[in-house]
Amino acid sequence: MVIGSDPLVGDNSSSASADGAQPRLTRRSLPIALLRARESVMAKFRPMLAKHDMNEQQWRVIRILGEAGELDATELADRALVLAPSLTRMIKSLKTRKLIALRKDKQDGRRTLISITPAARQLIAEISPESLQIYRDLERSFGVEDMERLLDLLEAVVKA
Amino acid sequence: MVIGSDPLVGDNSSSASADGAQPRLTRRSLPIALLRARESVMAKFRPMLAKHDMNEQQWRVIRILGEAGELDATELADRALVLAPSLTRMIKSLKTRKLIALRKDKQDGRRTLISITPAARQLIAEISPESLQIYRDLERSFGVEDMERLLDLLEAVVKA
DNA sequence: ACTATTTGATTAACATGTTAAATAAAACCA
DNA sequence: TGGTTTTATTTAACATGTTAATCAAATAGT
Repeated sequence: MVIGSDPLVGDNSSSASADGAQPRLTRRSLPIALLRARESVMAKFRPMLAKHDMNEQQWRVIRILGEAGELDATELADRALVLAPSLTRMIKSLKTRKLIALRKDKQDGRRTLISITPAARQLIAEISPESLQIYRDLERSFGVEDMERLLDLLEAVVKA
Repeated sequence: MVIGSDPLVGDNSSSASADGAQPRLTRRSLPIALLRARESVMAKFRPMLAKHDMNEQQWRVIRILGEAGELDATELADRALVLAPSLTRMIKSLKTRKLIALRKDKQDGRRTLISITPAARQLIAEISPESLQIYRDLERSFGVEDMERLLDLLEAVVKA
């Protein structure tokens, strides 16, 4: 009998079976559900960002700096949810595009302090209204209450 | 007056201000909240997967094949939430590791049909109980009801 | 049958993700 | 003070993400 190409399970019930030894079905897997939701949401924003020659990571970095002002690299990486090596590479390209400015921390020579330029503020001013519009469309079709509930649960799962 | 390094906003209220032209504060931004939640959850699984020389994408591909049986590349990429070019590269490495087998679709010469090997089933049998344990710990600390609510909302936002 | 179009998969090029190692400056401490 | 440890950042190496281009096979339309 050939088992090599048979599915592990035959149905799609939402919980693991009694023996507990098979993988959680992907339909109700939290990591996959989070990824799918993220992809679905970002798909609505990406084309708009692309128009402005921005990817999502760059947009996160720029807007975090816009909100917080000057930050050191570690703090920025933390808040923008990018890894330090990624940020190092992004800094080079954003500096070339004159969207950020760098300076050394005089109190702590290890730290690089990063801030955005007026050009980046201009970019934020252009992107923000479009972003907000997309967000509001999403809120309208998803529901404001569900959006709030979802954000609360997402915040809670981070703390769990 | 220096404005180049001043924050765009001084507070962290959860909604955009009346003029509506500034970026949604990252705290209550759905894309960022989804990313943060995903990072937080995956951080619990990654070390376990690393023990088995698996990254999350490979684990998604293997378990999808384990559940569904043989799939063509497009269907697999779709279900495992990886892009086609990524899957192409992953296939090479997974084939080298003898975790998957490939064959041409005889009805449609364009399609590559992919299935997992017994070795991959063995791997799934090793990883699944550990994965389930981590998942149950998360459920315990997050709450089963909230988990269900969150999964429902994530499913809903994909459809929105 | 023949061409044009569509589709499945791969390749290319560049960006970020991920882990480990290297580097330099700061903090610690005997 | 001098040596060790910690911390901030960068580099390296390899994997995946992303978009566009390419290629081959199937389909559609004439």
